[in-house]
Amino acid sequence: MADDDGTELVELVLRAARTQRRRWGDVLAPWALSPHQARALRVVVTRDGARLSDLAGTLHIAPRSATEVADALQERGLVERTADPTDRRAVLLRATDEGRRVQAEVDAARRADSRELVARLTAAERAELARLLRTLLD
Amino acid sequence: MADDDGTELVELVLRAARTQRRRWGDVLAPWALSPHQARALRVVVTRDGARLSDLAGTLHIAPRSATEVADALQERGLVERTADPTDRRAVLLRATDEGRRVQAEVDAARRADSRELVARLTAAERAELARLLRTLLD
DNA sequence: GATTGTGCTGAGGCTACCTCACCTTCCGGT
DNA sequence: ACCGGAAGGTGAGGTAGCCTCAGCACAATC
Repeated sequence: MADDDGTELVELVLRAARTQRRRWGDVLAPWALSPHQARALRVVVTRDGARLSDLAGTLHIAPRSATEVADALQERGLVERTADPTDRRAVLLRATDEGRRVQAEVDAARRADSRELVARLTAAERAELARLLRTLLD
Repeated sequence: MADDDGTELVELVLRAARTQRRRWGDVLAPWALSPHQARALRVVVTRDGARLSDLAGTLHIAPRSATEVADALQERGLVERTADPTDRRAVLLRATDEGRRVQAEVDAARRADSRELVARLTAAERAELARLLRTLLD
């Protein structure tokens, strides 16, 4: 198979990613979280007391959009807004116990799923795949 | 590097795909087409005289959504709706000359970009990467 | 202490999807 | 030959996840 232009390879990478995103969506289904919300929850749990603007920066979205994600997470009782003692304009997000619990569960499920997916490859193949992808990414 | 769970590898695939989607968006920018519209145009050009329902099926979207993409492409003068002589309910999409021209240009640009991207890998590495990704996809 | 900047949010808009309801047309069974 | 159900397309209206712009409260600076 003469793989002259990279079109097919690029296609494969995209398909692989699509498959994984679908899988991640499925993994998340039991908690009724969107991938996006899960990502935001993860940020809040790991960097407890993050500002909304931090969240926006980390997720690469506009500040206004961070407000919305926070609203959704707060509505589900996973995070809460608290005042920043050092700056009364700012709002700090902190995870509730429920939020931490859910995040831990989701993370475990995601790890299990990833492990299952890459189990089709040997350790050497995994290492090689990682190396090749890293080359592609600089 | 003990790559025990596949999390990191999965992350890499997603990042690689993200990079490519960004690149594709950039490639498309001169024609003011969304990736989605470009894909639809491609379908219409390659399968000339496709029905709206065919388009929906190929793009994996609801029939109603295919109507919208077709509207957008038609508005840009890239495709036109014609009657199906064998079924008066159906609408056939056919590319205009402009549509074919744009599709050819976009395709060329995409190929050039893909080629450039994968040029960092040797032919053997490209083949190996393709093999590993295919394994991941069944 | 007046100006300029920062953090958040209300209002309102866009895109790319969806479902539901509807109309027209087709087709298979009687 | 007709009639009921299925199929093709679209109007109406909804949702998620983004956006910008304006405005308010507060902070920082000079």
